[in-house]
Amino acid sequence: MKARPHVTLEDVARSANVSLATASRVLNGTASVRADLRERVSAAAAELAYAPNAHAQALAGGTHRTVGVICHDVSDPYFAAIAGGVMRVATDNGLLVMLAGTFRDPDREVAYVSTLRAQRAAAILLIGSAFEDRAWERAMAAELEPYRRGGGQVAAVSRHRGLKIDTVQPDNKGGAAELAKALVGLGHKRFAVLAGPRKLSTVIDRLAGFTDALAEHGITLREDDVIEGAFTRDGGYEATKRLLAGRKRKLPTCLFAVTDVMAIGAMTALREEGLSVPGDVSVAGFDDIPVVRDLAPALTTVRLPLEELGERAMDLAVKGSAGSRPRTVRLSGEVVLRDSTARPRR
Amino acid sequence: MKARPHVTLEDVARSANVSLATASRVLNGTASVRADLRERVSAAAAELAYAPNAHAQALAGGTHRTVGVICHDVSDPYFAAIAGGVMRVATDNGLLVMLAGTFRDPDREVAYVSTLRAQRAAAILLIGSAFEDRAWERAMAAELEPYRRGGGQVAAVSRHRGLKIDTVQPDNKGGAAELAKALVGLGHKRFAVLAGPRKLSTVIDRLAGFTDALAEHGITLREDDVIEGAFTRDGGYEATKRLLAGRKRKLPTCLFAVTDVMAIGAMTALREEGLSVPGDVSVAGFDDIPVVRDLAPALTTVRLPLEELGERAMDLAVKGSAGSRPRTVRLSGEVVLRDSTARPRR
DNA sequence: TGGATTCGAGAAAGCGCTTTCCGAGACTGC
DNA sequence: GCAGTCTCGGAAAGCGCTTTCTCGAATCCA
Repeated sequence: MKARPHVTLEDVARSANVSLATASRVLNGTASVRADLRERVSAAAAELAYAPNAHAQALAGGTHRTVGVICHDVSDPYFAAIAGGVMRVATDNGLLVMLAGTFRDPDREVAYVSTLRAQRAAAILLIGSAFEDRAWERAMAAELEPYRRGGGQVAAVSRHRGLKIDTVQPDNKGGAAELAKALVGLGHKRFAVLAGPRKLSTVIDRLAGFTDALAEHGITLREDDVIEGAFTRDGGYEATKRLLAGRKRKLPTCLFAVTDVMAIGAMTALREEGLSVPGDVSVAGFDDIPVVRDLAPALTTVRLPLEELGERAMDLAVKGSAGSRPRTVRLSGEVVLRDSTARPRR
Repeated sequence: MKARPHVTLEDVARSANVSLATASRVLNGTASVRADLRERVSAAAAELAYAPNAHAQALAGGTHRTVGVICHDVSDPYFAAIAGGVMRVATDNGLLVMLAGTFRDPDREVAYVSTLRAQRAAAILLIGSAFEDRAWERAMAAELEPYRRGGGQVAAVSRHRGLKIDTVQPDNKGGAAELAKALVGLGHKRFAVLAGPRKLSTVIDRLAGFTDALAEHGITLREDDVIEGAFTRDGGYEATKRLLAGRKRKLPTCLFAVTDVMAIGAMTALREEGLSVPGDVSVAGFDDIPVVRDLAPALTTVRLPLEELGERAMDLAVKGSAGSRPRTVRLSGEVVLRDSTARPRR
């Protein structure tokens, strides 16, 4: 059987012996139509397995029921959790979600926005850290601005204020500071930090919060106490190995990974090196992705309401922005002390 | 500034002082256009920040560069990993992915297919277990059949043969059998299985493979050795608690969870009950989702090439099916023995 | 230099749908 | 019984784009 043309509204109308207008009205419930005609149209549509052409509908001025979500990597639990929240709200609003993964390529991110703009998506959600990069920011703004002018909604999770868009902001700085305080409270004095790329605003904020809080307690983080790695499990793993290789002697008593995902890699690296957590080294992360409570030892971290982050962002987009001032929803984190941290033995 | 109409090709053409046709040709590189005109059009398009209306393009017979992917839950690491593979291939082919989460609601799944059909998606990918349900199957077929007749591609990961579509099949049965053999080889004789809902074909296959292999070694799995739970971490957790509550006395020496995700919940439950893994009970899972190697103890499981599963499925869809016979790609799993299993002490 | 070819730009016909705008019946009220 | 209302179905005008089709102009060869 050849790929034959789609069934169109016209086919339905003809089969039901009514005009296009009537068929359209019946199928959309737009206006009242005599019962028998309505019946005939419905029957014909079912009979032919008619599916309206969404493109034509959109073109004809109908609704755009799809939203675009852009994140770095779908398989990162952090994004996955947020995406879960986004999808719930989207589903509740009858919206279809287009999820794009940029694999951390700034250009690809811009390209996706462009495509979404072409799709006339009802909204675009940017999930995850922005790149602290002038050129990128300009390119992004160049896409976003016309999109919004055309009526598109934009919202972001965890972005810096460079582009002026509605944002749901987890309190990275505050959370990291609280965590630092708690760790100092346990008696730790020598820290190391596993940081992601310094281009990401999330990294910057968490690092700053942590460092500042430490400073308040008279603890200085030296430059080589901060190891930079990729924002992934492997990044955490390798960074930790590097840390360990660098200075077997004066190990820190506590290791803070700016991300749970990195912390997971770190813990495995430590274990492989025969170091026990929290016996030899305490480890703390950030985000509280679902799996970390199931680790042994369970990971101390800063709990972020991940799903809610996604839900609120989607809310912002759905509600639309009244004023021109970008709105910001702040969601605070909460330190969760689990078994991966303890009083230092040294 | 009011939400003013979008910039259209006509605006660009007018601004560049050429006809629509010419503008279209320049922007698509469809035909050769005199250099100066080409220049003018490009400039005008850039100036106006023109973004073609993808709906209009699609309507006018252009290409449909979006594919739909339907899975149960984005935040499940299993799906996330597969989705990662799907996205990679999609990106390589210049396709945009619409990822839908059904939250395990059969009706929602059918509804999504319907929507994707309306979008004239180039392909629809079904990821995850099918529901073993007559009515559902009919409804699904009623959507899929006209979709394919209209030229749509359909492919699935891990589905049963009910609907006749191209499929990438992990060898659930074989993998489970191999695992069973390996566990018996370690000396285990008393097993318990944490199964998901029996409606899912994946559960059925893995259970069958495991049970049969056990039987070959003269070990019978009694009905109450199989505990059913939700196909999630919590499902595994609760099922394990139930198992433990039921019979403190005669504990199995080995626990097989049909899914890594469930195994994770199980291990936490065991730990909470003061049981050590693998000291008191060995635990094995299935899938080898990325995180399980980072657990302590690292989880014994059957490794499935998750990303490849997604890639191959997308491949099938991209390549299109020549014959009418549904193709099946079989991918086998591989038992990975890690620290969560050991010789039984009892 | 003239006629045959190319080449490239513009006009116009859809793609499948929604939505005014109209007009034809079916009513109402006096 | 007839003007005045009210319903409701149909014709037709787009929505923004791609793609023939057409035709004028530029190029070529003899």
